[in-house]
Amino acid sequence: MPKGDNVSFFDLVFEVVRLIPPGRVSSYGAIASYLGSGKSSRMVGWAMNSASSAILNVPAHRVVNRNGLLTGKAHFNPPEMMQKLLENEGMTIENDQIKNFKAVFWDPNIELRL
DNA sequence: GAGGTGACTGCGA
DNA sequence: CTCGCAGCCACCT
Repeated sequence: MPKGDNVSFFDLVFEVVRLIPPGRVSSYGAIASYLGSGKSSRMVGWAMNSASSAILNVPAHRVVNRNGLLTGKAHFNPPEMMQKLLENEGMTIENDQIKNFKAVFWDPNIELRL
């Protein structure tokens, strides 16, 4: 039971991930950086792991590593679902890597910059 | 309470 | 170009 923490680091991650528009993807580092911890990219990964238990729907398949590689696909059920969802949004995946990744990359630091 | 792990990233050799 | 190491923080045993 958290003490006074209504929202956790995870909740912030979920919110950012939910803001990712269809046909776009983001990276762990970008989200971590947006939250103020560029080195805490691992926590974003853990947040995604917790996303499976999240009440709200979290499009974790839109979150990939810096290289556009589907590093977390193995954590999906089934794993191939991640690639399928991305392809369903009009993206091309080859060898677990997003083609033209730079074009579909969605950076919260840029899109959500105030 | 302490140690190990992990859906990552950046820099150095 | 590829390979290896260190930093980061929360969760699990």
